[in-house]
Amino acid sequence: MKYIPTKIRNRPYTDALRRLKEGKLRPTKQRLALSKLLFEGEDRHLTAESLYEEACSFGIKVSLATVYNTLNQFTEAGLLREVVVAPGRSYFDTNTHHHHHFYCKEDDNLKDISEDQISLTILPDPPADMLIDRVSVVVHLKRNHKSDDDNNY
Amino acid sequence: MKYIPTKIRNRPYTDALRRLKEGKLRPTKQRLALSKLLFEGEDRHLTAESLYEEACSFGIKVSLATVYNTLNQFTEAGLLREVVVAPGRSYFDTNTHHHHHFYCKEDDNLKDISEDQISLTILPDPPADMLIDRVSVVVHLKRNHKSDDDNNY
DNA sequence: CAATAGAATAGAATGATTCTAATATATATT
DNA sequence: AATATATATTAGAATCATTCTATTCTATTG
Repeated sequence: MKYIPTKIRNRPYTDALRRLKEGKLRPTKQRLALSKLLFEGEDRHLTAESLYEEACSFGIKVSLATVYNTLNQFTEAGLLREVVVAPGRSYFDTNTHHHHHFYCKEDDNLKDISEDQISLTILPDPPADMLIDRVSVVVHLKRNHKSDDDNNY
Repeated sequence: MKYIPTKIRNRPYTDALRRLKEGKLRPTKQRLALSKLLFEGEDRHLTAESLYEEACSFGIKVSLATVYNTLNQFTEAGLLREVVVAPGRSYFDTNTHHHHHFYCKEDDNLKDISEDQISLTILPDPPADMLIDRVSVVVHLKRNHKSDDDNNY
Protein backbone atom coordinates (compact mmCIF):
# COMPACT_ATOMS: atom_id res chain seq x y z
CA MET A 1 0.00 0.00 0.00
CA LYS A 2 1.18 3.52 -0.83
CA TYR A 3 2.43 5.71 1.98
CA ILE A 4 0.51 8.95 2.33
CA PRO A 5 1.91 11.63 4.64
CA THR A 6 -0.23 12.49 7.69
CA LYS A 7 -0.52 16.08 6.56
CA ILE A 8 -2.33 15.05 3.38
CA ARG A 9 -4.37 12.29 4.97
CA ASN A 10 -5.86 14.65 7.51
CA ARG A 11 -7.03 17.34 5.05
CA PRO A 12 -7.93 15.12 2.16
CA TYR A 13 -9.84 17.61 0.04
CA THR A 14 -8.20 20.98 0.62
CA ASP A 15 -5.77 20.61 -2.26
CA ALA A 16 -8.37 19.12 -4.62
CA LEU A 17 -10.75 21.95 -3.73
CA ARG A 18 -8.09 24.58 -4.29
CA ARG A 19 -7.44 23.26 -7.77
CA LEU A 20 -11.11 23.23 -8.69
CA LYS A 21 -11.44 26.85 -7.54
CA GLU A 22 -8.34 27.67 -9.55
CA GLY A 23 -10.11 26.35 -12.66
CA LYS A 24 -13.44 27.94 -11.76
CA LEU A 25 -15.05 24.51 -11.66
CA ARG A 26 -17.83 23.56 -9.28
CA PRO A 27 -16.58 21.27 -6.54
CA THR A 28 -18.84 18.32 -7.15
CA LYS A 29 -18.37 14.95 -5.51
CA GLN A 30 -16.96 13.39 -8.71
CA ARG A 31 -14.60 16.22 -9.53
CA LEU A 32 -13.26 16.28 -6.00
CA ALA A 33 -12.69 12.55 -6.00
CA LEU A 34 -10.99 12.57 -9.42
CA SER A 35 -8.90 15.58 -8.49
CA LYS A 36 -7.74 13.75 -5.40
CA LEU A 37 -6.75 10.70 -7.46
CA LEU A 38 -4.99 12.86 -10.02
CA PHE A 39 -3.03 15.26 -7.90
CA GLU A 40 -2.35 13.47 -4.68
CA GLY A 41 1.10 11.96 -4.82
CA GLU A 42 3.52 12.09 -7.70
CA ASP A 43 3.08 13.28 -11.26
CA ARG A 44 1.20 10.84 -13.46
CA HIS A 45 0.41 9.97 -17.04
CA LEU A 46 -3.03 8.48 -17.54
CA THR A 47 -5.82 7.82 -19.98
CA ALA A 48 -9.53 8.40 -19.44
CA GLU A 49 -10.04 4.67 -19.30
CA SER A 50 -7.29 4.09 -16.73
CA LEU A 51 -8.56 6.85 -14.45
CA TYR A 52 -12.10 5.51 -14.78
CA GLU A 53 -10.98 2.05 -13.73
CA GLU A 54 -8.97 3.42 -10.87
CA ALA A 55 -11.94 5.45 -9.65
CA CYS A 56 -14.19 2.40 -9.82
CA SER A 57 -11.69 0.32 -7.91
CA PHE A 58 -11.77 2.94 -5.14
CA GLY A 59 -15.55 2.72 -5.02
CA ILE A 60 -16.07 6.18 -6.52
CA LYS A 61 -19.43 6.35 -8.30
CA VAL A 62 -18.65 8.01 -11.59
CA SER A 63 -19.36 7.38 -15.27
CA LEU A 64 -16.80 7.20 -18.05
CA ALA A 65 -18.43 10.22 -19.71
CA THR A 66 -17.84 12.27 -16.58
CA VAL A 67 -14.21 11.17 -16.49
CA TYR A 68 -13.83 12.39 -20.08
CA ASN A 69 -15.62 15.64 -19.29
CA THR A 70 -13.53 16.20 -16.20
CA LEU A 71 -10.23 15.47 -17.91
CA ASN A 72 -11.12 17.84 -20.74
CA GLN A 73 -12.27 20.56 -18.36
CA PHE A 74 -9.14 20.18 -16.24
CA THR A 75 -7.02 20.39 -19.39
CA GLU A 76 -8.93 23.46 -20.53
CA ALA A 77 -8.36 25.02 -17.12
CA GLY A 78 -4.64 24.29 -17.27
CA LEU A 79 -4.66 21.74 -14.47
CA LEU A 80 -3.63 18.96 -16.85
CA ARG A 81 -1.74 18.74 -20.11
CA GLU A 82 -2.65 16.44 -22.98
CA VAL A 83 0.18 14.46 -24.55
CA VAL A 84 -0.30 12.86 -27.95
CA VAL A 85 2.34 10.31 -28.82
CA ALA A 86 0.77 7.85 -31.23
CA PRO A 87 -2.47 7.61 -33.15
CA GLY A 88 -5.28 6.78 -30.76
CA ARG A 89 -3.04 7.11 -27.69
CA SER A 90 -3.84 10.25 -25.82
CA TYR A 91 -2.50 10.75 -22.31
CA PHE A 92 -3.22 13.31 -19.67
CA ASP A 93 -0.21 14.51 -17.74
CA THR A 94 -0.55 15.95 -14.26
CA ASN A 95 2.75 17.73 -14.72
CA THR A 96 1.78 20.98 -16.40
CA HIS A 97 5.22 22.50 -16.31
CA HIS A 98 6.88 22.89 -19.64
CA HIS A 99 8.63 19.59 -20.26
CA HIS A 100 9.06 16.82 -22.81
CA HIS A 101 8.77 13.04 -23.15
CA PHE A 102 10.43 9.81 -23.98
CA TYR A 103 7.94 7.44 -25.55
CA CYS A 104 8.32 3.76 -26.30
CA LYS A 105 5.63 2.40 -28.57
CA GLU A 106 6.50 -1.22 -27.90
CA ASP A 107 5.68 -1.02 -24.21
CA ASP A 108 3.41 2.02 -24.55
CA ASN A 109 5.35 3.85 -21.90
CA LEU A 110 5.82 7.59 -21.33
CA LYS A 111 8.64 9.14 -19.30
CA ASP A 112 9.21 12.81 -18.52
CA ILE A 113 12.20 14.81 -19.67
CA SER A 114 12.44 18.05 -17.75
CA GLU A 115 12.66 21.28 -19.72
CA ASP A 116 16.27 22.00 -18.78
CA GLN A 117 17.41 18.66 -20.19
CA ILE A 118 16.54 19.62 -23.72
CA SER A 119 17.86 22.69 -25.44
CA LEU A 120 15.93 23.83 -28.41
CA THR A 121 16.27 26.69 -30.83
CA ILE A 122 13.59 27.29 -33.41
CA LEU A 123 14.79 29.54 -36.17
CA PRO A 124 11.74 30.08 -38.38
CA ASP A 125 9.16 32.61 -37.30
CA PRO A 126 5.63 31.30 -36.98
CA PRO A 127 3.39 32.16 -39.94
CA ALA A 128 1.77 35.59 -39.99
CA ASP A 129 -0.82 36.25 -37.26
CA MET A 130 0.27 33.18 -35.35
CA LEU A 131 1.98 32.81 -32.01
CA ILE A 132 3.81 29.84 -30.59
CA ASP A 133 1.56 28.23 -28.02
CA ARG A 134 3.87 25.46 -26.88
CA VAL A 135 6.54 23.15 -28.22
CA SER A 136 6.22 19.45 -27.80
CA VAL A 137 9.27 17.22 -28.12
CA VAL A 138 8.70 13.48 -28.14
CA VAL A 139 11.77 11.28 -28.22
CA HIS A 140 10.58 8.00 -29.71
CA LEU A 141 12.44 5.00 -28.38
CA LYS A 142 12.87 1.49 -29.64
CA ARG A 143 14.11 -1.53 -27.78
CA ASN A 144 17.72 -2.34 -28.36
CA HIS A 145 17.41 -6.00 -29.42
CA LYS A 146 21.15 -6.33 -29.38
CA SER A 147 21.45 -10.08 -29.07
CA ASP A 148 18.92 -10.70 -31.86
CA ASP A 149 20.94 -8.71 -34.36
CA ASP A 150 24.26 -10.07 -33.24
CA ASN A 151 23.14 -13.62 -33.75
CA ASN A 152 22.58 -13.00 -37.43
CA TYR A 153 26.29 -12.55 -38.06
CA MET B 1 -4.87 23.97 -62.82
CA LYS B 2 -1.57 22.62 -61.59
CA TYR B 3 1.35 22.61 -63.98
CA ILE B 4 2.92 19.21 -64.47
CA PRO B 5 6.24 19.03 -66.31
CA THR B 6 6.18 17.17 -69.64
CA LYS B 7 8.75 14.72 -68.38
CA ILE B 8 6.42 13.48 -65.67
CA ARG B 9 3.27 13.63 -67.76
CA ASN B 10 4.75 11.38 -70.40
CA ARG B 11 5.91 8.59 -68.12
CA PRO B 12 3.19 8.69 -65.54
CA TYR B 13 3.91 5.48 -63.68
CA THR B 14 7.69 5.09 -63.76
CA ASP B 15 8.21 6.95 -60.50
CA ALA B 16 5.24 5.32 -58.78
CA LEU B 17 6.49 1.92 -59.90
CA ARG B 18 10.01 2.64 -58.72
CA ARG B 19 8.72 3.47 -55.25
CA LEU B 20 6.63 0.31 -55.04
CA LYS B 21 9.65 -1.76 -55.98
CA GLU B 22 11.66 0.13 -53.38
CA GLY B 23 9.16 -1.02 -50.75
CA LYS B 24 8.88 -4.55 -52.18
CA LEU B 25 5.16 -4.03 -52.76
CA ARG B 26 3.29 -5.52 -55.68
CA PRO B 27 2.43 -2.92 -58.25
CA THR B 28 -1.33 -3.28 -58.27
CA LYS B 29 -3.65 -0.84 -59.98
CA GLN B 30 -4.70 0.77 -56.70
CA ARG B 31 -1.21 1.09 -55.27
CA LEU B 32 0.08 2.61 -58.48
CA ALA B 33 -2.74 5.11 -58.61
CA LEU B 34 -2.36 6.09 -54.94
CA SER B 35 1.40 6.30 -55.29
CA LYS B 36 0.94 8.64 -58.21
CA LEU B 37 -1.40 10.88 -56.21
CA LEU B 38 0.93 10.86 -53.25
CA PHE B 39 4.30 11.43 -54.82
CA GLU B 40 3.66 13.36 -57.98
CA GLY B 41 4.19 17.02 -57.30
CA GLU B 42 5.13 18.63 -54.01
CA ASP B 43 5.35 17.16 -50.52
CA ARG B 44 1.98 16.66 -48.89
CA HIS B 45 0.28 16.05 -45.56
CA LEU B 46 -2.85 13.96 -45.79
CA THR B 47 -5.22 11.70 -43.93
CA ALA B 48 -6.60 8.36 -45.10
CA GLU B 49 -9.98 9.99 -45.58
CA SER B 50 -8.65 12.89 -47.63
CA LEU B 51 -6.64 10.60 -49.91
CA TYR B 52 -9.66 8.37 -50.32
CA GLU B 53 -11.83 11.30 -51.37
CA GLU B 54 -9.18 12.55 -53.73
CA ALA B 55 -8.85 9.13 -55.34
CA CYS B 56 -12.62 8.90 -55.74
CA SER B 57 -12.77 12.34 -57.32
CA PHE B 58 -10.21 11.18 -59.87
CA GLY B 59 -12.36 8.17 -60.67
CA ILE B 60 -9.95 5.68 -59.10
CA LYS B 61 -11.85 2.60 -57.96
CA VAL B 62 -10.52 1.95 -54.47
CA SER B 63 -11.97 1.25 -51.03
CA LEU B 64 -11.20 3.14 -47.86
CA ALA B 65 -9.79 -0.05 -46.33
CA THR B 66 -7.29 -0.30 -49.15
CA VAL B 67 -6.28 3.32 -48.66
CA TYR B 68 -5.61 2.55 -45.01
CA ASN B 69 -3.71 -0.60 -45.90
CA THR B 70 -1.68 1.20 -48.51
CA LEU B 71 -0.81 4.14 -46.27
CA ASN B 72 0.26 1.77 -43.52
CA GLN B 73 2.31 -0.37 -45.89
CA PHE B 74 3.97 2.68 -47.41
CA THR B 75 4.77 3.96 -43.93
CA GLU B 76 6.15 0.57 -42.97
CA ALA B 77 8.28 0.60 -46.12
CA GLY B 78 9.61 4.07 -45.32
CA LEU B 79 7.89 5.79 -48.24
CA LEU B 80 5.74 7.85 -45.88
CA ARG B 81 6.02 9.15 -42.35
CA GLU B 82 3.19 9.31 -39.86
CA VAL B 83 2.74 12.56 -37.93
CA VAL B 84 0.63 12.67 -34.79
CA VAL B 85 -0.32 16.14 -33.68
CA ALA B 86 -3.64 15.91 -31.88
CA PRO B 87 -5.88 13.16 -30.58
CA GLY B 88 -7.63 11.46 -33.48
CA ARG B 89 -5.66 13.45 -36.05
CA SER B 90 -3.13 11.30 -37.76
CA TYR B 91 -1.42 12.58 -40.87
CA PHE B 92 0.79 10.91 -43.41
CA ASP B 93 3.67 13.01 -44.68
CA THR B 94 5.24 12.36 -48.08
CA ASN B 95 8.38 14.08 -46.88
CA THR B 96 10.33 11.31 -45.18
CA HIS B 97 13.42 13.35 -44.49
CA HIS B 98 14.05 14.14 -40.88
CA HIS B 99 12.12 17.31 -40.21
CA HIS B 100 9.60 18.90 -37.85
CA HIS B 101 6.23 20.67 -37.88
CA PHE B 102 4.24 23.71 -37.07
CA TYR B 103 0.68 22.74 -36.16
CA CYS B 104 -2.31 24.97 -35.69
CA LYS B 105 -5.23 23.23 -34.03
CA GLU B 106 -7.71 25.98 -34.86
CA ASP B 107 -7.34 25.53 -38.61
CA ASP B 108 -6.03 21.98 -38.38
CA ASN B 109 -3.05 22.88 -40.49
CA LEU B 110 0.42 21.31 -40.65
CA LYS B 111 3.52 23.04 -42.02
CA ASP B 112 7.01 21.64 -42.36
CA ILE B 113 10.05 22.93 -40.55
CA SER B 114 13.22 21.57 -42.11
CA GLU B 115 15.70 19.83 -39.86
CA ASP B 116 18.34 22.54 -40.08
CA GLN B 117 15.92 25.16 -38.80
CA ILE B 118 15.67 23.56 -35.39
CA SER B 119 18.63 22.85 -33.20
CA LEU B 120 18.08 20.33 -30.51
CA THR B 121 20.24 18.85 -27.80
CA ILE B 122 18.91 16.05 -25.66
CA LEU B 123 20.95 15.60 -22.53
CA PRO B 124 19.44 12.57 -20.81
CA ASP B 125 20.38 9.14 -22.08
CA PRO B 126 17.53 6.91 -23.10
CA PRO B 127 16.56 4.31 -20.50
CA ALA B 128 18.60 1.11 -20.40
CA ASP B 129 18.28 -1.18 -23.44
CA MET B 130 16.60 1.57 -25.43
CA LEU B 131 17.74 3.49 -28.46
CA ILE B 132 16.44 6.76 -29.83
CA ASP B 133 14.36 5.95 -32.89
CA ARG B 134 13.43 9.48 -33.88
CA VAL B 135 12.67 12.83 -32.35
CA SER B 136 9.46 14.61 -33.15
CA VAL B 137 9.16 18.34 -32.55
CA VAL B 138 5.73 19.88 -32.95
CA VAL B 139 5.46 23.63 -32.56
CA HIS B 140 1.86 24.24 -31.60
CA LEU B 141 0.53 27.56 -32.83
CA LYS B 142 -2.43 29.69 -31.84
CA ARG B 143 -4.01 32.54 -33.74
CA ASN B 144 -2.93 35.97 -32.64
CA HIS B 145 -6.35 37.56 -32.10
CA LYS B 146 -4.72 40.92 -31.66
CA SER B 147 -7.68 43.21 -32.43
CA ASP B 148 -10.01 41.22 -30.14
CA ASP B 149 -7.77 41.72 -27.16
CA ASP B 150 -7.00 45.32 -27.93
CA ASN B 151 -10.66 46.24 -27.99
CA ASN B 152 -11.02 45.20 -24.37
CA TYR B 153 -8.80 48.03 -23.20
C1' DC C 1 -2.14 -20.70 -68.99
C1' DA C 2 -3.05 -22.83 -64.60
C1' DA C 3 -1.75 -22.56 -59.79
C1' DT C 4 -1.03 -19.80 -55.84
C1' DA C 5 0.34 -16.20 -52.97
C1' DG C 6 -0.86 -11.86 -52.10
C1' DA C 7 -4.20 -7.84 -52.57
C1' DA C 8 -8.75 -5.51 -52.82
C1' DT C 9 -13.26 -5.32 -51.36
C1' DA C 10 -17.70 -4.46 -48.68
C1' DG C 11 -19.30 -4.48 -44.64
C1' DA C 12 -18.99 -5.77 -39.86
C1' DA C 13 -16.44 -4.99 -35.68
C1' DT C 14 -13.77 -2.36 -32.56
C1' DG C 15 -12.21 1.28 -29.63
C1' DA C 16 -11.95 5.81 -28.26
C1' DT C 17 -14.51 9.70 -27.63
C1' DT C 18 -18.57 12.76 -27.80
C1' DC C 19 -23.42 13.61 -27.71
C1' DT C 20 -28.25 13.45 -25.90
C1' DA C 21 -31.90 13.97 -23.05
C1' DA C 22 -33.29 12.86 -18.43
C1' DT C 23 -32.15 13.35 -13.69
C1' DA C 24 -29.57 15.20 -9.88
C1' DT C 25 -26.84 18.66 -7.42
C1' DA C 26 -24.54 23.08 -6.26
C1' DT C 27 -25.03 27.86 -5.80
C1' DA C 28 -27.77 32.17 -5.87
C1' DT C 29 -31.99 34.40 -4.50
C1' DT C 30 -35.69 35.13 -1.67
C1' DA D 1 -33.95 27.48 5.07
C1' DA D 2 -36.72 26.92 0.88
C1' DT D 3 -36.84 27.84 -3.89
C1' DA D 4 -35.07 28.88 -8.36
C1' DT D 5 -31.47 28.45 -11.74
C1' DA D 6 -27.62 27.15 -13.74
C1' DT D 7 -24.57 23.63 -14.11
C1' DA D 8 -23.14 18.49 -13.65
C1' DT D 9 -23.85 13.68 -13.95
C1' DT D 10 -25.58 9.77 -16.02
C1' DA D 11 -26.62 5.71 -19.13
C1' DG D 12 -26.77 4.72 -23.31
C1' DA D 13 -26.84 6.01 -28.09
C1' DA D 14 -24.16 8.06 -31.68
C1' DT D 15 -20.03 9.11 -34.06
C1' DC D 16 -15.55 8.82 -35.91
C1' DA D 17 -11.35 6.77 -37.21
C1' DT D 18 -9.42 2.59 -37.89
C1' DT D 19 -8.94 -2.45 -38.22
C1' DC D 20 -10.71 -6.98 -39.11
C1' DT D 21 -13.01 -10.70 -41.75
C1' DA D 22 -14.29 -13.54 -45.23
C1' DT D 23 -14.83 -13.43 -50.06
C1' DT D 24 -13.46 -12.29 -54.55
C1' DC D 25 -9.95 -10.87 -57.58
C1' DT D 26 -5.30 -10.31 -59.69
C1' DA D 27 -0.22 -10.34 -60.27
C1' DT D 28 3.36 -13.39 -60.44
C1' DT D 29 5.50 -18.10 -60.90
C1' DG D 30 6.26 -22.35 -62.95
